[in-house]
Amino acid sequence: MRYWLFKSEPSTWSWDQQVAKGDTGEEWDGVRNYQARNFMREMAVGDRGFFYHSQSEKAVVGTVEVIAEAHPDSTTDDDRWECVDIRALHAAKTPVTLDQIKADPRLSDMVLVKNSRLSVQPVSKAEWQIICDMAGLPG
DNA sequence: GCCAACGTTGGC
DNA sequence: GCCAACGTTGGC
Repeated sequence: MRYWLFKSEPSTWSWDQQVAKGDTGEEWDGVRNYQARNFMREMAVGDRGFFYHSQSEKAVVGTVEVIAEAHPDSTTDDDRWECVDIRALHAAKTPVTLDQIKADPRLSDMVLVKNSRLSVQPVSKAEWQIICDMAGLPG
């Protein structure tokens, strides 16, 4: 199983909206970046990811599970763009902020720190465990 | 609201 | 195929 991070502006698509979709989940659509798309193509059903709020909140707020592999993005006719489907798993007891992540030397290599603009990114297993511990999330 | 960083586009 | 211009993102 691999680990990822999905970034969204809460004003566009929030954790609460994702939770409201329940086990049906929702497309992670709207990605128009090749790197992010390529990571989605690597995803397998059952992979886990963090749900991160950018902009005002800047924090990991929960975990999600990939429930469908990459398929064409229904929000565009451009066949270059694909997306996976994800469903909410667990809400963080304590959201882990970008400040906390930056303050932890064990997390200094995270893509979130190094390339803040990438909206879909891989997370190492070690990083996953550290942030789950900080958030009060089941690993 | 600003600006730096970065990705994409299009002209050559 | 290069590179300048432009648009977008996201942290501050």
